[in-house]
Amino acid sequence: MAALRAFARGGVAAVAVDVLARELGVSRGSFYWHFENRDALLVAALEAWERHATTEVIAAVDAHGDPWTRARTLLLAALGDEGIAGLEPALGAARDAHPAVAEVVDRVTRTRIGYLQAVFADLGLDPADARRRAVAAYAAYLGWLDLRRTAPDIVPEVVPGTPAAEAALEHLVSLLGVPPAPGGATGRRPGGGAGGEAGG
Amino acid sequence: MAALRAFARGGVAAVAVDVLARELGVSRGSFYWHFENRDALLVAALEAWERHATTEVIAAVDAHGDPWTRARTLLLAALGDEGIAGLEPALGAARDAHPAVAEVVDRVTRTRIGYLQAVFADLGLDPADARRRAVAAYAAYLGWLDLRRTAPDIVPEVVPGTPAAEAALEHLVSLLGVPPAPGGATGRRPGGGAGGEAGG
DNA sequence: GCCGTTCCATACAGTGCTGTATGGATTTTC
DNA sequence: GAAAATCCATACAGCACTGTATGGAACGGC
Repeated sequence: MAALRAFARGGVAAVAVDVLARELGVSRGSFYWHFENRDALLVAALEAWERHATTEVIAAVDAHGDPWTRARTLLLAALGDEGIAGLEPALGAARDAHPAVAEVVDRVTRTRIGYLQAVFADLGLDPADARRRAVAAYAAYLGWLDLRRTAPDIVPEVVPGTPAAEAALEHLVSLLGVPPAPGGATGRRPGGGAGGEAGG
Repeated sequence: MAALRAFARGGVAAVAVDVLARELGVSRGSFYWHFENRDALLVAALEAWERHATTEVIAAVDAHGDPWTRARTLLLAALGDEGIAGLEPALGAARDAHPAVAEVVDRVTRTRIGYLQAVFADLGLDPADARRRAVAAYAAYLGWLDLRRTAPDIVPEVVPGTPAAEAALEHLVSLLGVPPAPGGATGRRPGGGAGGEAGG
């Protein structure tokens, strides 16, 4: 959706009928046939993002039964596939710029953290600890997205399937500090795995 | 600076002469006497932020000789004193909206990560490890700021001086995974900091 | 007291965006 | 094949913001 690309560039203000129509090579008159007004476009774009970046991911991850596979799938989905570069930071930053943004961003945040917590709990963590780790992991994820745009030379993109992605994934999994799965369906896992525990 | 407050609300587009002048109860004619144009205001605001949020903090932290005290001072400064709520996420997200923003945000990011790396190196980490931890810590910091706005009920504000702040601080220090300082000028520190290493 | 500087306000033209009105083109339906 | 529905474009009024021009008030130097 072009509207989301515009959002990533300049926030709510950049989602302009005039600009979008010009960019897509159509007239504004045409736009107003498909959408009631500018706000309707914004809401539609936000809902499309919510579906793609939350609902669909959770559905895909939930397809796996084994909690370890779920965790790995989830982390991989978060690492790669940024979709539109800079969208998520832009959405988070624009939370107070428009009530529709606040609503969707809040819902997505809570949904994601809640799901993360559930996955961690499935890995054997008690609810409070799972919650703490879910919040910390999600905060790290958000900051990671931010940094990848600001300083791509310092934080290179992680392309799924590459050794770097595998290493990063294993690093993250090890940080969960949970004993490995009995079955061992997770492929290679790093050597000395000194569980990175350190108080609450 | 009112301009920065506006930036936190609506990004670059919200830093408007008309709006700011009305908010401050002065006329636009008056504004144009003090600033060449809108861009000049934006640049001045960005530079003010850079000074306050980077140069001054580093100068204050550098005043301490002991690396552990430096690390604690730095983390405390990052935890509390958000200044204008939501400014940093807004600035990061608006990186591509205006070249002046990109310039300042990039410089601030590199300065902070570089300084973090130096502090970690002073704590005894080798340069590569210090770099990795600096990037990870800064990413976590950015995500933390974001989450604190989006879900303050989940990520409560950490007020310096309170027990919660102390606990969070100790937690972070412990996460550094560095052997305690010889002098022990850091007060209480939690039990066994087993460093969670795992590949690059 | 007069002049110049400094600071602020009102008035105006220019621009870019929103939303509506209206007509034309294309496709569907009977 | 005509009527209707669907889709798109141009034209217009309205609004918000930028930047400039111009006038006026407060203040200090002489």
